[in-house]
Amino acid sequence: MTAERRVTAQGVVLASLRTDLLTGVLGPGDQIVQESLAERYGVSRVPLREALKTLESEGQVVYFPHRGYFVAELSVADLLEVYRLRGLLEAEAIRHAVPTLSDADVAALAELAALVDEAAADEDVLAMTSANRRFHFALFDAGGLPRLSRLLHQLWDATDAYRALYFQEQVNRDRVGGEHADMLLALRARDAEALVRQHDAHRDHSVGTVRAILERRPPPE
Amino acid sequence: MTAERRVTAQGVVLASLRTDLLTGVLGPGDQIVQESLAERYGVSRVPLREALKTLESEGQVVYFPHRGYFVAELSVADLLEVYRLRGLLEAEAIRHAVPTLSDADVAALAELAALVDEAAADEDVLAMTSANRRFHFALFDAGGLPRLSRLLHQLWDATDAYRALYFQEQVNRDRVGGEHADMLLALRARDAEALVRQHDAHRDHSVGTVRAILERRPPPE
DNA sequence: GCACGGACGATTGGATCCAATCTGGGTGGA
DNA sequence: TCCACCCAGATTGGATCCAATCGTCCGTGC
Repeated sequence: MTAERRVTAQGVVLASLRTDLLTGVLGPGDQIVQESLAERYGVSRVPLREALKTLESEGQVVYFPHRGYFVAELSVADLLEVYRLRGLLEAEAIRHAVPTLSDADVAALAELAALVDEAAADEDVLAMTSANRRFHFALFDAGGLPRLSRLLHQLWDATDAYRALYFQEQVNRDRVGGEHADMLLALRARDAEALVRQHDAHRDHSVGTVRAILERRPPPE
Repeated sequence: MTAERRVTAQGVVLASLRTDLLTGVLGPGDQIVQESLAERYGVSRVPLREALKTLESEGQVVYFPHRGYFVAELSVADLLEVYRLRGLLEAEAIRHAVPTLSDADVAALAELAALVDEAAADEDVLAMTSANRRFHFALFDAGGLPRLSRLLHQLWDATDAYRALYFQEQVNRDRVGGEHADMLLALRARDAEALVRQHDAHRDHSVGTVRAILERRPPPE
């Protein structure tokens, strides 16, 4: 997105916040106490607050004036809405991407899928989450629709905290590899519609599991 | 979205920035000098920067570390992408909304459409932009899909600066009233598909004009 | 005449400090 | 016992100050 090579504290803090959200160090519903977090990251509250503003407009945290920031909690309705919107937008991205893919692009995608499998074999949930995301977005980005990619990033971010839980179960990790292999077959055949269907199925499995996780853990208070 | 009744400087500044972007006080490509803007709004740079962060993640301004914020410029490709995404998402919103509309809801929508006509008669471009937005979002919000509404807000925001130009032409102001009337007919008949078609046509007129405006004014440098 | 380099002013990034507000607990009264 | 109120600690919101970086302009050397 904003291609930045220079590092700033807010950028570093934003990255730290994202991994903390992803790994559950900051769990849904938690209040974010600026003072202690800033100290943890070794910066003052100013860059932290700017990073939080970014996360707020992505819906990752919610903000109440004079009360502070809290890690967003997803309701089941939210979850279903996010996945429905992803269905719409990802189909669009795929239909744009497939006709443009060179053989080299497909090979690169296969490579990324292999990285997901590796991480799965190592049972490294964090690496798997990251590799999985790179695989899918390599496909989405290929369509050359940057706004669409941006919206998809937001939607993926919104469920990151829960996706990590999803990959913690062996059965889910195993299934993903096979589904990615199917998608690669459709990719090599340049069959966009088949790919959309497989992608839908892939996503449906995911939403089902995440929903179960969500319903198993009712709101903390 | 974030329902806040308490006022904070950042909130006020954010609203001011939005109207300045809408009215062209801040035009596409302009650098945003924090010191002078903060002085204009009567606050320090801190709340201004937080407001800018919000606008950045909405794509209204772009940020380069150590260089600052600039008002985003829309390329024609951007514009077409935004409108294509709007097409997808607004159709979804309408299909969700129509079955839920009570007669009172439809009456309220008619009332909002009348406000647009009033503003058009007064040739008050700002009021018309605002009323037009309220009319459309009353419809989108009725579907009860808050994430979807949120995404649509972002997409509308992205072209706000140009929409103001659109309403400055008499012929466009005149056409909008008739199109809204058509939409109300479809609404009263609870015909979602007809409404989607009319909405598409409505949007296509808009994109055509805005595109012409955009191509008439090439990038400033 | 032109390319390169350094220094200065302008601007942003971040830290610290103080004011405003919220939350929770305690106290007094009905 | 319960409720209303108030106070104190904790936390956020914002202003000011200083450091880091960028862009420009001028001078120097080739």
